[in-house]
Amino acid sequence: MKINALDILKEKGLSNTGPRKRILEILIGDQAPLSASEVFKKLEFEGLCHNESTVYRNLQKFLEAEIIQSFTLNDGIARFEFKKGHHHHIVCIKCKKMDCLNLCQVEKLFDEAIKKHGFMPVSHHLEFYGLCKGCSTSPLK
Amino acid sequence: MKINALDILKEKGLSNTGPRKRILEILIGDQAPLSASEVFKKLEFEGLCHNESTVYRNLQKFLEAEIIQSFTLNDGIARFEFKKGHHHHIVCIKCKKMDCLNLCQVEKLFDEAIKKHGFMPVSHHLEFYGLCKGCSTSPLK
DNA sequence: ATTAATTTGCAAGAAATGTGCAAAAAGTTC
DNA sequence: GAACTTTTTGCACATTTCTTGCAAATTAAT
Repeated sequence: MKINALDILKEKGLSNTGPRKRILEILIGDQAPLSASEVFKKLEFEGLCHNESTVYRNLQKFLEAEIIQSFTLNDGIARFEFKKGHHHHIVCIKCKKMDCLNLCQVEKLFDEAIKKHGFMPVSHHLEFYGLCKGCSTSPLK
Repeated sequence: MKINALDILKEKGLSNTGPRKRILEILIGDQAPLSASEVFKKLEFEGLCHNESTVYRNLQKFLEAEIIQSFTLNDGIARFEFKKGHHHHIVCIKCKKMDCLNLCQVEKLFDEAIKKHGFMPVSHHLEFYGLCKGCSTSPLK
């Protein structure tokens, strides 16, 4: 059962427009989270969208519909990704590529410490910054 | 041995100016990380600084000198804090207050998974979002 | 096919952050 | 400590990311 953008739009009561459908397809298809401007560049290249605000507005809609999720990296730029199970990211500080880590025991690990603060966790957010295989083995600085 | 802003500036070869010294004192004194604009408001109130760019420039200098560290929350705004030992943060999604968690076994936890990706971790970054004691027990929505 | 609701494109507006430049302050030298 | 050099501040303005108002275009509903 492949994930289908049109089905999701219908299910969430969102109308099917060229830009909107393609934005969702891109997020469904991409393994790594994308920034709004990365999404826009793809659409623009395909001649499907002429405006960044269309992308921002659709990403906002998708967030509200809980189809996608977003988070902000330390560069201050938000990244968006299709909502898969809970996971974290590894970010290459050299080539900037991101990948997903599909496991998490973080909350469990910090449970006691958090309780000590009287804090009730709702969500959490973890990224690793470092070097990917390609970058760490590359002979070039 | 109390931490002294002047000593740190001298040690790092940074000249001692009114705004600079006070920015560092504020970061040394504050338990929670602050945004540039929060730092600026304090300085402005004290009549010690008339300009946000002075704050940004000093924070940048402190980062380069590795006196402080910064990270960006999911609101897209960078936070700055005096460099203490490695730790993580809990952020109240209601009152926005932050606190520190002074322990971390995260890298160890993900070690295998990271190795599987051929990824060499350099740093990582974790925040918990949720409700602080005050906010979770408050009867008011 | 016509009408009603939504979305797009464009322009303009925020907010956080960065920069060029002259005036002011700090550090240095004698 | 006066004169000189270097650095920093203040100000204005630039940049980037993201948001919003509004008319024209597109989609959905009848």
